[in-house]
Amino acid sequence: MKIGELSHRTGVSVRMLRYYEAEGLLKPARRESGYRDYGSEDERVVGAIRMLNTSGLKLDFIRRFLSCLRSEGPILHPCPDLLAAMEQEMQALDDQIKRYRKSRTLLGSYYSEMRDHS
Amino acid sequence: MKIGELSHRTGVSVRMLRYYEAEGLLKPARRESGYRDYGSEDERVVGAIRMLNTSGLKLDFIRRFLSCLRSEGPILHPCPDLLAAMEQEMQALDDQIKRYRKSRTLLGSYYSEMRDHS
DNA sequence: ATAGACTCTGACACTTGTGTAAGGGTCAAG
DNA sequence: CTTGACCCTTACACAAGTGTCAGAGTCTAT
Repeated sequence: MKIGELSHRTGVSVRMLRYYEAEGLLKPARRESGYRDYGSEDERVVGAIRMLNTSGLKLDFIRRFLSCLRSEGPILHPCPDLLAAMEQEMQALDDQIKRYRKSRTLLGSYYSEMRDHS
Repeated sequence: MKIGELSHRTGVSVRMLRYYEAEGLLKPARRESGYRDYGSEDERVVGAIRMLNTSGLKLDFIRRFLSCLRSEGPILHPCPDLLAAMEQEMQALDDQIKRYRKSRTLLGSYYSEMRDHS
């Protein structure tokens, strides 16, 4: 499928789909014309990229286990470096979630306080 | 207290403390010499700012209810605009937390999968 | 009073996504 | 074959935080 369709399906802008390619996250085939030609599995991949990225993971990091995103079966080089990086990233996510929760609580209390004084 | 001490106590760089002031989040007194002179309550305020900011709230937004951060008692202009903005922000936080959780789960599953194939 | 640590302002740079515009091909339907 | 929608690349710009450097003043302990 062409880039416009993928963009439409995923809700990710054409700009960003090209950017993902530039960052090495997507490698669409090219037609004679130079048009990008995406496979249907790219839709799922883009979704996963979005989720991870909007959760604070850098594209640089996500790129490191792309094959995980892409395939159900075969696993890639499970090098210790990557495992360690992932542990660190998971810890960071846990911390971040804690922070978010605290902020949510704090904001909620401000909100109630304000509202009750209106 | 001087900026260095506040920085040391809060773990926030001197650079950022000055930045917070430029953004209207802190208003330290000044000595004759021009040195900033922070009150002890600023330590708590900076902590709250950090928490909210690292949770995705923009400084611009945080500024809007600074008096909440600062005082225990008196509430300020609870204008409807602000309440609405806060509702929206809380919703955004809830969404973000959901995303983070999903990413955490996903990352965890990649991790296990990789580790088990090592 | 002198040294070393601290502070001041201002400015420049970098990051990571993201939008947008320019100038120019491609494609499909009428 | 023409037109309108779509695609290509390149490039400029911006946001929000954050680091760092320069040049200059201040503070404190010896």
